[in-house]
Amino acid sequence: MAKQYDFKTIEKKWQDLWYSTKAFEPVEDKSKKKYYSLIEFPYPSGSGLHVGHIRAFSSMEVISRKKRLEGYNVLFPIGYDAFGLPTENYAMQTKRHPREVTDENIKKFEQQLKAVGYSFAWDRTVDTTDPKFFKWTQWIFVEMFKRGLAYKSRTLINFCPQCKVVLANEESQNGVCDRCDSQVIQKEKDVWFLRIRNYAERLLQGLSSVDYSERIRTEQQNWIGKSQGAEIVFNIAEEADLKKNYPLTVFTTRPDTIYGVTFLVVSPEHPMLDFFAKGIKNQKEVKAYQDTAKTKKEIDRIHLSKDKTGIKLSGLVAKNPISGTEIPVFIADYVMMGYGSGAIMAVPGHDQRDWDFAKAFNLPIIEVIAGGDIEKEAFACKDSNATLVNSPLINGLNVNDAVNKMISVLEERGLGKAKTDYKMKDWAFNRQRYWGEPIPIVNCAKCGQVPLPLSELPLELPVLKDFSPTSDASSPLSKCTDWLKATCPKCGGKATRETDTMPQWAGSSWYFLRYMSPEDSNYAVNPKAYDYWANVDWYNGGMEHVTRHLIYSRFWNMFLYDIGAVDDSEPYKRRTYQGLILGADGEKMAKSRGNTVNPDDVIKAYGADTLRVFILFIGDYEKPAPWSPEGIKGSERFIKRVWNLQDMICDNCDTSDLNLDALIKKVSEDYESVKFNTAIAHLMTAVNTVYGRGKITTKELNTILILLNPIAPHITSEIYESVNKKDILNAKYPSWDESKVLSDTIELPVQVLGKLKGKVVVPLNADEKLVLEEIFKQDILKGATIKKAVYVKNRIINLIV
RNA sequence: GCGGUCGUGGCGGAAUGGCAGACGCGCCAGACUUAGAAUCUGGUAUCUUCGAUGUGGGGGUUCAAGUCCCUUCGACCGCACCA
Repeated sequence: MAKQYDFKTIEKKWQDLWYSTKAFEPVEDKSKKKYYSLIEFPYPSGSGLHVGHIRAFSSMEVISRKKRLEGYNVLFPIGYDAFGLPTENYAMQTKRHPREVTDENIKKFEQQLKAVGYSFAWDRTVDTTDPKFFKWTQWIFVEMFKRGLAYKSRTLINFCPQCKVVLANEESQNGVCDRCDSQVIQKEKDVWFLRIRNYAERLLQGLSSVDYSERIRTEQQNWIGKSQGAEIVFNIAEEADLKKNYPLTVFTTRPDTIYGVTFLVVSPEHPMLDFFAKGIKNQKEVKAYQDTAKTKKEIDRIHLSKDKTGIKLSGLVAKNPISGTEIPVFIADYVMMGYGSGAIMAVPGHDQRDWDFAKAFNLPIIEVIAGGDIEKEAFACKDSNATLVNSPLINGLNVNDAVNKMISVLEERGLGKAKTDYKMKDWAFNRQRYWGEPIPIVNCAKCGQVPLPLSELPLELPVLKDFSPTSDASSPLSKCTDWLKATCPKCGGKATRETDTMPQWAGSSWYFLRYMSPEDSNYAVNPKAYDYWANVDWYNGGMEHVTRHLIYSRFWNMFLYDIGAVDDSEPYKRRTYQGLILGADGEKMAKSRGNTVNPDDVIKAYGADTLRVFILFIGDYEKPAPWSPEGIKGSERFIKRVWNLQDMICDNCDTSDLNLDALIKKVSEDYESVKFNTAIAHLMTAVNTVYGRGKITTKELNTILILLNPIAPHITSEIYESVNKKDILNAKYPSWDESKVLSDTIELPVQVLGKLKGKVVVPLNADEKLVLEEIFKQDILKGATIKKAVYVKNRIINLIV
């Protein structure tokens, strides 16, 4: 009789053994197949791990342990994305250094993660705030700079006048400061950008060569936002002096509607306004409008109102390049400088925004596509079969043909060309904060912006007593006058350092490469190590990172590919995601709601194995699921039942009620397709079956233990050891015989006119004749005659009578 | 507005177009207990039985629809005056 199930002792025993013997530290070995499974490394916050992390990490944990049992050499690394605002803010409040706080948090995370029994490669732990790591983050930035992919540009940043602090976008939702709720204002500043737009097409094309969940793929596509259309040049001139003219380029996806253009609109920030500074008669009005637009920006533009505002530029006149009609020019804030060319040709008949504007300003509306009622609303016809009207060159053509014809006309006459644009903006690569990687550039009076050579990297953060943000929206690093002074690497003259730091997304854009050779001091990623480990076979993470981190890291990897640092342009072969764990009340877990669940408490009460089973059993892995304090009891009972199996061993018992081949197949396929809840359900059914008979063979027991081991490693290790006197880590993952998955006899459902009327027992693969004989024997038809029978072998038979 | 996901018992959720509700929670009954906890066994969609009805509503395709198509209502997520 085995002892009482004592999870505390058992879990401690195995964790101590695993971590002291370095059981999960992989070594490059060309004779073994490798497998690289990756989780999104956590941000080591002061509040520690929460159950959401457990769900996020457990999928790859299961896959990693399974792959090891299958004989793979598995790299399943862990690290910390440790630069960031919460740590910095907490450090400021408590008057400590972020370094100290970070180290403390990391320690806590490590201890918590080990208490769950995760099989991470601890020796390879990376920390983005470690100079040995960010040396290479800085190096990548420098390489990008050298190739013109990093540039400085004047832009608007979010600034809270109350806190006197520059805010990240995520801190200023809806134009309100996260901390003090006051209105955020926009300040102009020169900051760094990365030219991710240069990679837009490749980021889009690359999606077809990787295995990402459909939802991830479409979200990335939308984020990149490719749209095809044309650039058309409209000539604008001063009424008073027609020779003073400006070729205004507009971007449109609908060049076919050009005859419907009744006015032009440019963004309030458009450079043509400076060009015509003198020619615009109502300059004062225009200036005032520009000023309001600036303050309005984030706040009002978010709530897109139907009330269009704008100003007609008097003194200017434009011409439709195709029809020759004269049309007025407006500025309006519904046109964004950041997309297309910052100017549009307005077609009020067929674009609702233009229609609204035309109505507000009493402008003509021309129908050029038949079929709508443009008196009531714009007819935004997307049906490519609709017909063009009132358009001399393209009358009668359908939309598709009209688009093509118009583009060729424009190209012939040199008035425009086909053009593809992307919604994705360049990546604002800057923070005016202390706790981030310093940007490794110096400004030299003679040479301009000069990057630091590798020999001067890492450029470490100065030790600052006061690293609070400055009130003038510049980085706290600018207060450190000693640190600012530098010598220009090019000419040896005096220079000053850049003071902005990198955003939080920097380190996470390439950390997965560093795991391959975390200690290497000559390479960001050692080519030999890369050769063996690349690429990431399976990456799991949150949906919230799909449009930022996942795009950014693909971009960095593509860049590293371009400079020959890595051999593949796509870093992740497969990507899946997990749903959120909600509070028991069905709301998002938040300290302020008091509905958070700490994994430590769960482990104390139920043990790590029960927690691991429950977090994967709780529901569809991809969907959000509320934590259930009652539900975990089911997982606890299951684990206890597994424990009791070791007292039921009997090697000569009847096992016909449990098909091991079917069990292995179902569980294994479910693991591989992220269906952990049903995998556990199959194992529960199997355990219930043997429990019912009170007997289990050693083979059955070992199979169940190995299948369950990736999910509940401690208890399965313990039982396996006591039964087999061996460590389950050296066991072989079972395979199944496809021919034995279906049993010899089938209980076949019999339908009459699509309704279930009975069942017959027939041998596997029985033919229709045999099935019908069996049906007559049982008199399921009650004398009716069969007109037609639809028989699906081993599935069902449906009789039409 | 655009794009996406999804509506199934009291609850979490299962169902390659082929027996709807696997598995679990909860609940009910019984067993073991002085009693409770734990454990074990059985039951648990709806309707008054017979056998009929059931996967948000309406229509369609099919021998067969939770699953496919159209339409409608609702929820959630992402993006958003994106030209």
